[in-house]
Amino acid sequence: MKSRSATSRHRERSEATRARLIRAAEKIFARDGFEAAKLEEIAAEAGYTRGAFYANFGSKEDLFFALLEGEISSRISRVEQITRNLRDPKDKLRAFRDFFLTLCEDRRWSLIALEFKLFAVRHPQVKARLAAMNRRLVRPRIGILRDVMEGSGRALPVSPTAIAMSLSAVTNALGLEHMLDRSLMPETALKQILGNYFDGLTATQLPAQTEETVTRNVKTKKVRSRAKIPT
Amino acid sequence: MKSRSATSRHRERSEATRARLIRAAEKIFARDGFEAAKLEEIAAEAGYTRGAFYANFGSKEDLFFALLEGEISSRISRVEQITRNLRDPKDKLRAFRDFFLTLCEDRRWSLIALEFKLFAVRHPQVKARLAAMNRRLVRPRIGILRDVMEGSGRALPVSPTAIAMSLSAVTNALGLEHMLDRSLMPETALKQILGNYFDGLTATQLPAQTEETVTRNVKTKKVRSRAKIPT
Amino acid sequence: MKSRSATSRHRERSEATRARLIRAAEKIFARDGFEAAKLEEIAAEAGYTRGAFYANFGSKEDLFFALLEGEISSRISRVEQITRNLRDPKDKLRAFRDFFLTLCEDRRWSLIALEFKLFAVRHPQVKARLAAMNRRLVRPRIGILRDVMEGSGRALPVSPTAIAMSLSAVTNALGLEHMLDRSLMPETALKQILGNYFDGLTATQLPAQTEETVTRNVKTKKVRSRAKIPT
Amino acid sequence: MKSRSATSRHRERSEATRARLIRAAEKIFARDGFEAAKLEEIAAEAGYTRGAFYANFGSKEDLFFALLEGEISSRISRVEQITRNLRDPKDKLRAFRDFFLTLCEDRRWSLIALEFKLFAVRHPQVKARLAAMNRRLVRPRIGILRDVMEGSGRALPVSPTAIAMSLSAVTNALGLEHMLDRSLMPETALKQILGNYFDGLTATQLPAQTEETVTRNVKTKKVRSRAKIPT
DNA sequence: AATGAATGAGTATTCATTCAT
DNA sequence: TATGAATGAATACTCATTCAT
Repeated sequence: MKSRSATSRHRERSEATRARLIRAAEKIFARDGFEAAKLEEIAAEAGYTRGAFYANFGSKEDLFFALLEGEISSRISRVEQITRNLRDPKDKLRAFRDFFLTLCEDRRWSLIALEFKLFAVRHPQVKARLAAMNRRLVRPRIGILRDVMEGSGRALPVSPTAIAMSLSAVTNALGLEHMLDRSLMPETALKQILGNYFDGLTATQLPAQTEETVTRNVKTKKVRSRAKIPT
Repeated sequence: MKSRSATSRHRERSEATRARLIRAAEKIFARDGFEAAKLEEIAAEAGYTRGAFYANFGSKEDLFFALLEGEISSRISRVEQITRNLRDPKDKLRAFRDFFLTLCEDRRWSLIALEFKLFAVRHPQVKARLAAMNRRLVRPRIGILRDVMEGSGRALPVSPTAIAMSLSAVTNALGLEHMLDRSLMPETALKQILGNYFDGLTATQLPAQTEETVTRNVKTKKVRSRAKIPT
Repeated sequence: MKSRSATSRHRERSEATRARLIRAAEKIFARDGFEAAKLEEIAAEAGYTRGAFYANFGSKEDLFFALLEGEISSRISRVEQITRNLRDPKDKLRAFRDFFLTLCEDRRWSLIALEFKLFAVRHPQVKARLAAMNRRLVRPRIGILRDVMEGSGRALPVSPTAIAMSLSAVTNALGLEHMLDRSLMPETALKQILGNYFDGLTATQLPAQTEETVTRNVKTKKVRSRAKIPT
Repeated sequence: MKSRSATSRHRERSEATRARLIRAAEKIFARDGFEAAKLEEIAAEAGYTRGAFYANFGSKEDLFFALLEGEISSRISRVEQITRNLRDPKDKLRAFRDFFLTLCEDRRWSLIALEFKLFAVRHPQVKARLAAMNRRLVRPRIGILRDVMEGSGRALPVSPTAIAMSLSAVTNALGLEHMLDRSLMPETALKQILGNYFDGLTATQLPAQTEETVTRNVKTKKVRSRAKIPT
């Protein structure tokens, strides 16, 4: 009779709990790192006990994924939303640039993203899942870059995919430096560099080096090169 | 009874053990991460047991620092060595560029550096020590950049310090992406991007955005900005 | 509003649920053992969730007792039913023998009985309840044995009570061996041994050893004897 | 120099610790059962902490096996030792009977054996290992039975293997009954029954039932037979 | 200097049980 | 009556670290 409503109320409650746990995880993972984060603390931060956690997630790793997937989805849709109503590729690019320079303020996310990536490099299964997520994340960004380039008749120095990936990567890396030493990497420098980086990639004033050139240069002075780590 | 040579042989032996442990640590830390790395495995990799480790290092953290300090010192001296005999700042810059593009092949180091930095963000004491190390690391690089810029009469878009820091940071970040997904970030793209990045910063063809511009742009479209994580 | 029939329907429903849960418990307890059996799995096996369980039973132990009591009652009444219409004690004995050799095929029950007994040895309260159940179980069997013996003028080698108890005990023990290694204890051997055991006890061709004899024999060669376990 | 002595002292110490842990395990497993036994309590009982346990055993199951293997080996060698110097098969049988009636006093062992067997039925891997152990245990006993029978020209009612297995099984089962209710199964009854059982099997006065007979009897009155539990 | 036995704090995970619905 | 979200006690196992040798 009221079974459906009871069920849906159950579900709602569950959703809310899940969401709170994810939000708590975001904070604790950023603060302590994945390995050092304690489930109990996450649960407590969310206002629950351990049990509630395990009613909603299978493991710490599971929670980590849920956190990532939520954030990535949110970022994808935010990019789409921001650029949807713009016709001119240049406007899209500018909008994306602005968005990007805002995102980079999210130190917490930089930490979590790096944390997760380091975790992923070491766990093949996780790596595969992350790869899939990254492809999703990167797609709309590639779209923007392609449109702009087509319009301009110029070529990007490297594949749009790599560029799109590098944007997040560089953001996170610089964010980390800033957190480590604000005098070596002040907020303003961070933004300048990021902005420059963005513009450098998309304006492409630089004649792209051919791969050959790169290789030759590199070989000029040989430095001990380590064995690749097992990935 | 114990001659000086016996003592020095002791010391040598110790040094050798230390070195082997550090080399083992490099491998294991890169493979498993700091938290997940087990002392016993490191010792075993070096051909010893736990005891040897504690005879040479005070703690896991201690070993991590020793590893870092060794590597950083080595990098500093390698840069100095390479550029020492060059008079023309442009030559210095080129030599440094080559060196830098070789260094970036060291995936293992990228992992360790990121690992350590993430660890440092979360441990104030460690952060302070790392900051000191970074200042040392950065100094000769700043020197090169300064010389080049002075000679050219142009200005770097941002402080040489931040630029020098960002070089390692970006290298590590892109290296990580490459390890995560070689199809999204192939080796050649990585080098192209790094090369471009290097040239972009030092050639400075781009009129540096003023901070004002940056800020204005950013504020244009307001996106949810998270609270700074507690660092 | 609620008619008596509504109420009784409620009760029926309850009874049905209880019965299903007990049947499920029988399966799961046999499969996993008491400690390892999960209430959730039992409930699921019965087609319910945890809540249904707690609406019908107070605890896991409670369910275990209900299962036992049901089975024991059933066995008691089955023995009574089978022997009720037989006048001649020899017929009764034969009927009981047949029944017994059929019962011994119930591996599941052997497991549950042993499981419960091991649980009971360690829990005084449970032990007491089990003792009471065993007395009930054993009574009709003793009756049969007494009748036969009286008619034959012979004496059982030991008390009928102990014999009756031993029948189940040996059955369960051999059943367990069979489950563990069918080549060491094949089905046929099991039945042979049980049949022999039954006949040996009731035919009593063997002159019963006096307790004295037993003791003397035992003492002949002293073997390390352990302290009695705390029961 | 003294490395060998250091090593051997290490080993001795280890052996002692292992032995103490096993002895403690015997007590705690008997008292609480395998599942309910706490590692910490076992370690404490042995005078150590958790860590010492894990330095010597891989898991609780591992310890359980070590305990069993030790005891079984000990029993095998004790049987061999007792019967070694006896020529006449009848003497051997008598010696074995005495030994067997002494062994049956070890309530602790009955509990542990049953506990382990129940565990084994449910864990295929364990079952296989136990089967191997049982074959070892049973071999010398079979030898004795064979010798006696050959000498007497009579045949055992069932395979010597099954008989040998059943001896332990029945012992443990009756021991359990005794622990559960000493008034239903007093010590004296236990020994009488066991003695009778032993004699009944080996004296073989009973004409062995053929398998056919068994089957026919059983089928006479059909009683609900449960599905075999999944083993 | 190096071994390896032992420590013991720390934690993810399980699951019987409760309770609001 | 039955659901299922949440509790929280309980515990096996890990691993950095200590210390006697």
